[in-house]
Amino acid sequence: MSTPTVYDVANHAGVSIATVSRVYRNPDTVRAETRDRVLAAARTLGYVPSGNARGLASRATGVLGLCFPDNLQYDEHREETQELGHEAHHDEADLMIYSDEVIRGMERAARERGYGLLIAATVAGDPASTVADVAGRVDGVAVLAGTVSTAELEVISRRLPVVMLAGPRENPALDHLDHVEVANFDGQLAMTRHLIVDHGLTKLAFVGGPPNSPDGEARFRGFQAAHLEAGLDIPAEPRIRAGLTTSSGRHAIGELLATLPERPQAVMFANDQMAVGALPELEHRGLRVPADIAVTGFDDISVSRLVRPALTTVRQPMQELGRHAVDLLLARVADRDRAPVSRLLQVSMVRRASCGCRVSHDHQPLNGS
Amino acid sequence: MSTPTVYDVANHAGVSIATVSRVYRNPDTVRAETRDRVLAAARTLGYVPSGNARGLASRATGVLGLCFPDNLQYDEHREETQELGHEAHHDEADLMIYSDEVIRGMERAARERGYGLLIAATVAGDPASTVADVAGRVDGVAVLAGTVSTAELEVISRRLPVVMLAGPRENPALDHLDHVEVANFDGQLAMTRHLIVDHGLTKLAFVGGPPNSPDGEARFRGFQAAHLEAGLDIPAEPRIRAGLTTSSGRHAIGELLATLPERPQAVMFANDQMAVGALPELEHRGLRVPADIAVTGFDDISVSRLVRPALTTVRQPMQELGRHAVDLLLARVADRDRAPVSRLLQVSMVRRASCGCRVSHDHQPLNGS
DNA sequence: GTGAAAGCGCTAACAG
DNA sequence: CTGTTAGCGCTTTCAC
Repeated sequence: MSTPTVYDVANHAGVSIATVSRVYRNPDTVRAETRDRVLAAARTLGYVPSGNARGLASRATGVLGLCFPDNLQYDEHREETQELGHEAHHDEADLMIYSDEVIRGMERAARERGYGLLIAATVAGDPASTVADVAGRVDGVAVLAGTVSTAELEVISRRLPVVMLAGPRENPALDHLDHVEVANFDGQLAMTRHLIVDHGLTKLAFVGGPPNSPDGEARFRGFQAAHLEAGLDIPAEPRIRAGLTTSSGRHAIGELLATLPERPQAVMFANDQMAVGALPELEHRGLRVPADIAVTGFDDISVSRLVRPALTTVRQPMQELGRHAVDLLLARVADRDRAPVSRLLQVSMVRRASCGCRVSHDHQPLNGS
Repeated sequence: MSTPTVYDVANHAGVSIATVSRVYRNPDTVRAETRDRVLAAARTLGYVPSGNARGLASRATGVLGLCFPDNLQYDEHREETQELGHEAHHDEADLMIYSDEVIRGMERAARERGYGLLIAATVAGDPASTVADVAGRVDGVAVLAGTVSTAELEVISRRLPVVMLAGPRENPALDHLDHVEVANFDGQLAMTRHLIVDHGLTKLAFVGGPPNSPDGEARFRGFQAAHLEAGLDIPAEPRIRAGLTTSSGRHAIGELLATLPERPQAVMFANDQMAVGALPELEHRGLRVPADIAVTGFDDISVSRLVRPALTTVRQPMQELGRHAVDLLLARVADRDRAPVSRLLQVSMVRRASCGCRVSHDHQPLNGS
């Protein structure tokens, strides 16, 4: 027999399959001697319990799922980066830092609670089935905004706990879902205000993400609000939209400088990835940051404090997103009927060198609504 | 009924359960009209196939597993980093960049082949059960070196395909496993030779990882070999051993400068994380890199080209590790009896600024043995 | 403390 | 093209 089952172990140990099962599920209910006999048999036979059978019989898998969109599709500049030769490899690697953080946060939190993590990015094309596949084999699933259609989500959420990450909760069909989002608006507002008020800058350019990125749009609204507040002209659209990647950030600089009549005093990127990509490009073009032009990002990914100048940004607790997802998921596993919960995670401004602030470790929380 | 099954859908659609199953498994074998009826029923009922039942019945899950050690235990400096306030958060985040890359590589490769990825870090304490848990619900599992005992691995590998990542294959009990490793020795040898021959440096300090890190030890042997080759004294041990983390790299600098009679001309870190952590600390102490002291790393994680000075390092294809894992796993799923395969992935030297080279994009492959 | 038996939800021949 | 019939390997009452 290739893969031993409970039956094999039971035979070998001279007990019933129920006892074998008990040894693994609640060892205390089995006499020590019997238990040892079973364990020995299992070892010599090379028995590994089937998670599937276990899951089927007990209607619980001990695994949580995470689905996120295959962001590769966003990077419209991928071929062009060939010009850098080997270095281009990195762009692909950099690309998913955000979801990586969420993955990591979920993985850790899940582990602490004794759960595994099943991750799957939806492939552009048939996003639906991927999520359903995952949903079919976990106790609960977290879905990053933009991963799957509302309809699909609605169906899935009827079967198991679903938490929506970083997505707007405006859709009434998804009202019964738990949500976790981040104070994007507040963060960008505060950062923009910082540039305007503290640094006295008035000509700011915002480099946004794709229009279908809820986070990016919320950040832009924060940018607008700061202008409104300061009595400046309110830009109707981001000056440029780019792919949220390092390479698109680099390219945005060229576009920005070529397009605008006069150079902005600051460029605010919708995320750190782009800002980080822009920094060397500015340097390359002989523009000094922050002396000639200030730069800000959003997210506070780990590279941001390592680049030079260190990046001023808004820290969002990416790993916390994952942790909250686990938290909400397990709470709902325990009580399917609890009222839907929506958590808004706070962000904080991190002033480093790229905005013109000297201090590097300053870190002040905001009062996100 | 809370969670609809094939039976419910079959009833609702007026067909048999077999037909429902077919609609999902091979839709072409069902008449279009019937298929639509089933799909409609599924939608209104909120049907999501049970992955467990599916896996049980078909003895295949469509999921691959990845287990890795919970590296957090290695970072002996974690509390101390509090001194930096908020910035300390990052160390935890930085910590798993290596396994993150492997995860990402596996996830991508798995996705391309239509598989999901179940990840789980073993918790220090009961590493055994974690791997078994994963093993029980996947079609094949990749295990990062040091995750689990040989005995446990042996048992698991009797049940399903197992590939060992980054681990030495000296253990005869694991001879039947597929392996993927990286040319650590060759890489460190070449890099050390570069410092000695091209830069004329002779007083080099190696900052190693924990003794139980196979990668770190192999790199140190490469470091030794270069000394041998050049006729220099061969150090018996790394000058310092540290935790492979950013913070331990930072602390290593202090220890290094305090311990040694004279400052080394170069410090070679067993990985990039440590080197990246050391850079700001050197800057802080008024030492200029590379003018006063050269610095090298190993891995070429994405931050390495972004820090200033950009880090000279040995690029190892971390994502490729994951891709090869998927490749070998699926090959073995297809043919359980194929001969064990062992792949040695090549590394390449990336000369940037931190060693004293001007060029930033040079990238030359080595002839790893 | 342990065994017997009935599923969990689905797939996979095999008929028709 | 569709229905019938066995399980897949384990958990779980309910008896003993």
